Amino acid sequence: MNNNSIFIEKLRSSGLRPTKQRIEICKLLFDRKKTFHFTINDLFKTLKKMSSKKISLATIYNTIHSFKKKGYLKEISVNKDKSYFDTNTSDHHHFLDINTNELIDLKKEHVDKVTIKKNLPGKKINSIEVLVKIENSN
Amino acid sequence: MNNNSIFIEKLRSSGLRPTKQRIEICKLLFDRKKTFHFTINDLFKTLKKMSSKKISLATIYNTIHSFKKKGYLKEISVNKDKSYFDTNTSDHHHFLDINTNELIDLKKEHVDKVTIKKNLPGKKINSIEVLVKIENSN
DNA sequence: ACACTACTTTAGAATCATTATAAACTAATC
DNA sequence: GATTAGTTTATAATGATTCTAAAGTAGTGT
Repeated sequence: MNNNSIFIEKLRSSGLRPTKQRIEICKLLFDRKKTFHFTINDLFKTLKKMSSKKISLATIYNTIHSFKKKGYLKEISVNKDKSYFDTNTSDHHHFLDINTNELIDLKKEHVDKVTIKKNLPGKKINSIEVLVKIENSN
Repeated sequence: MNNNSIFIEKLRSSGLRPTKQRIEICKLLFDRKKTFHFTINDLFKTLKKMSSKKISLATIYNTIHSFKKKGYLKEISVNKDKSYFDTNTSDHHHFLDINTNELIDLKKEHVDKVTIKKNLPGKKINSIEVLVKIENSN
């Protein structure tokens, strides 16, 4: 696999040592056409199935947090019992299906630009996140 | 205190027995001019100080969940380590100060109406929530 | 007022996700 | 190959929330 060298470079260039575990996780997260959402638990289970060698849960937490800090992942907290990570780090919003707890990307062009008509002294806007909760219509 | 009878009526009319504990919590949450945000832990500490008789943590959880189910409170999840409840149950949005973790109401008129140009088959919109993260501007 | 029943409160145990610990391991550098 | 700084790991610790089951209380009928 030659994709590995891309990930190795990516990791190294951001000051993270390209360990077996990190490369494995990179392949799982970033070696695909479409971005996606996952929970730590999802990732742990998938790695357990897919990978020959077991990656410990602590390592998964460590790695995901490093990746988030480096901007390779976004964290989306939709409710207290579910915290998702998103491999799509571009500016976008989400649907949350409250019947299934599924999180779905909402492209930027599907939401009118949100403008805030109030600002607080000494503060600036860091991000604007729209969460559209949806449910079965019948 | 005659306000109590208002809360007793409110509780009874929604099928909740007006117990000492629930009335106490009602007074703390709803007997004020302005709405506010709180965590379960905030509430527990305040009740411990204010109240003559201790209300157990389990009761606080039970009560807050009942109140939420009855629509007297809204839950706002801004990140995984903090879950706020809001006594303002009207349709509105929030600022989150990422330096202090403070949650601040954003009146509806301060945000342009958000319209979603996409809909998913078999699904309808339940709510649209805007979270504006702010940080120190210097 | 009394008894009955269903609901509520409570302390403490159980659970679950996440973080901390500290020993073993490994990549980078010389 | 030796050194060292960063990484992984199993396990323990933590902290928030939920569960449990026993004791308490409000509502209803008598």
